[in-house]
Amino acid sequence: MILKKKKDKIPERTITRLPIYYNFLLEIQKNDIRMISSQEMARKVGIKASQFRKDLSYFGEFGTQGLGYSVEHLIEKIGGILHLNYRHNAVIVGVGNLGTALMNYPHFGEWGFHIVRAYDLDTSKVGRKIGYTTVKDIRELPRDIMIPLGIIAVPPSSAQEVANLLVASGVRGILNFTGSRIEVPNGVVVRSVDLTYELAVLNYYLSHFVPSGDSKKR
Amino acid sequence: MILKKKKDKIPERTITRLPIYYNFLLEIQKNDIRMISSQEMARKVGIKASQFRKDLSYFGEFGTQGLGYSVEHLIEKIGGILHLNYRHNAVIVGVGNLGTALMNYPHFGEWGFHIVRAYDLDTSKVGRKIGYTTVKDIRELPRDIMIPLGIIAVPPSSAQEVANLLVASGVRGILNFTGSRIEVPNGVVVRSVDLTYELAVLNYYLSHFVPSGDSKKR
DNA sequence: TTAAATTTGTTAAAATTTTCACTATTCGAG
DNA sequence: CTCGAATAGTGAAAATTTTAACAAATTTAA
Ligand SMILES: NC(=O)c1ccc[n+]([C@@H]2O[C@H](COP(=O)([O-])OP(=O)(O)OC[C@H]3O[C@@H](n4cnc5c(N)ncnc54)[C@H](O)[C@@H]3O)[C@@H](O)[C@H]2O)c1
Ligand SMILES: NC(=O)c1ccc[n+]([C@@H]2O[C@H](COP(=O)([O-])OP(=O)(O)OC[C@H]3O[C@@H](n4cnc5c(N)ncnc54)[C@H](O)[C@@H]3O)[C@@H](O)[C@H]2O)c1
Repeated sequence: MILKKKKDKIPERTITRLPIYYNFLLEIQKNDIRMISSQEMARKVGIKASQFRKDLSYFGEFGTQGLGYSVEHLIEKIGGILHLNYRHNAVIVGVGNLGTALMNYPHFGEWGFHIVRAYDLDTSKVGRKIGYTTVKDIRELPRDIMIPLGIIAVPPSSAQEVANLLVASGVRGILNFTGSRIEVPNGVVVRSVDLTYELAVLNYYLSHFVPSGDSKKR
Repeated sequence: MILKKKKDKIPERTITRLPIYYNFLLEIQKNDIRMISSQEMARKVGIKASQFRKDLSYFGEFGTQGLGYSVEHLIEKIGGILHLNYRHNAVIVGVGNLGTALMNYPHFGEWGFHIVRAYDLDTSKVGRKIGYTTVKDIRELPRDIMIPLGIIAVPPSSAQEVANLLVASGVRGILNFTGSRIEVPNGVVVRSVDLTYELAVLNYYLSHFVPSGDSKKR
């Protein structure tokens, strides 16, 4: 072998599929399934087998020809790629409907994520214990430090302001639920989720329904 | 002109950007901005101007050369494309952390979405009024009918079972929060959102941070 | 009225992502 | 040990999506 393939750019879509694979593998592992082929994997998660293999190929060779993939081994490898074998602390800002739901969700820890701080502007919420953490006043955020992940669950009008605070306090990755775009300095990663948008997209496909062909699944 | 462009296939990514445009337009309309150019639009939502124009071009011509787009007109047009000018009723199944957050969210109505039913297995939750609706027993779902949108917010292990129920009751589009893939008959549209996956993807980019180049925004 | 400045809609090129098709490897049966 | 079946990894083709570039339209300034 001449040279191991160097880190070519990996498609973003590949990255977004990794958690899907990971989750599915965890699930079948619970059912004591030890091996799985790309064929079966693909069928179960609703993609093409070649896509699954191609996705993995960006990171190395994890299977055995003729046999398939060891579920345990693959979980370890994909987990490693996603760095799920480390603990990742997160701050949440905005302990409203959504923020509370996130704080109460008990399964983030299984993926290595831990909400260790929560802040709100509303003093009536300060001091409340939700999930594992007690809500603090937003004004204390600048003093607290060095948590890599931030979750923004405040009203859209405060999104940018909160993002600035988080970045200033050292947050390096932000999950933004507000639907508003936030500007961040170079080097800070933002991902946005908006549940209203998802409904709207769903609704589009519903309204423009074409009876023939496959429906979108997952 | 020989023939008006017929309904070519529209990129899915285009559809997912439409709600972003729509939301931003609503926002600037509140600030009494009447016109906007693709340049400015693009800068504000973090895309290229040519992409914005291309996206719109799939649906018609909505701007005025030399001037830009009328905010009001564009809102109406994009709203029309997404069918937001109609009322869309939705059912939610699983009134836990997330389901409750969704039911309490007061702004879905502004986009034409209305959660008109909510079901849970847990009888201690049945009868509770959350947001505008009262939680009903899941066993009543088969009797209730003809709501086009369904939201699944039950544990992953029940996802498929609930999907089957929803489809049987006439639901045509499903927003699935469980992270489990669900199989649906042809003609039913599914969109999935998993907050854990989003964190995992964010975390990937954080861990594989490349200091040079743009960061991902929005 | 004319010229300069904007800005759209669109065509074509570039970039990205998915799918195909084939080779090589491995297992297990005979 | 040899053969056949199953299946991974991969290079190339195909499909999709983004970006660039420019002609046509419109406004504004002179
Ligand atoms: N809940 C949903 O189903 C849903 C759906 C779509 C979008 N969203 C979006 O998600 C975000 C959160 O939604 P929600 O329903 O939890 O809202 P919410 O109003 O229930 O909660 C917002 C919380 O943020 C706090 N807050 C406001 N400004 C703050 C600031 N500057 N610093 C710290 N805390 C501040 C408020 O006190 C409140 O507790 C919003 O942007 C909303 O538009 C929510
Ligand atoms: N809350 C979060 O932050 C979060 C994060 C990631 C993923 N999720 C996923 O979203 C989904 C909902 O999460 P949650 O935190 O609201 O869960 P939850 O446990 O708080 O609520 C689930 C609700 O569904 C009900 N239920 C269970 N089986 C049912 C059935 N067959 N029919 C009707 N109702 C049934 C339960 O009684 C409960 O009220 C889960 O699949 C979860 O994995 C949630």
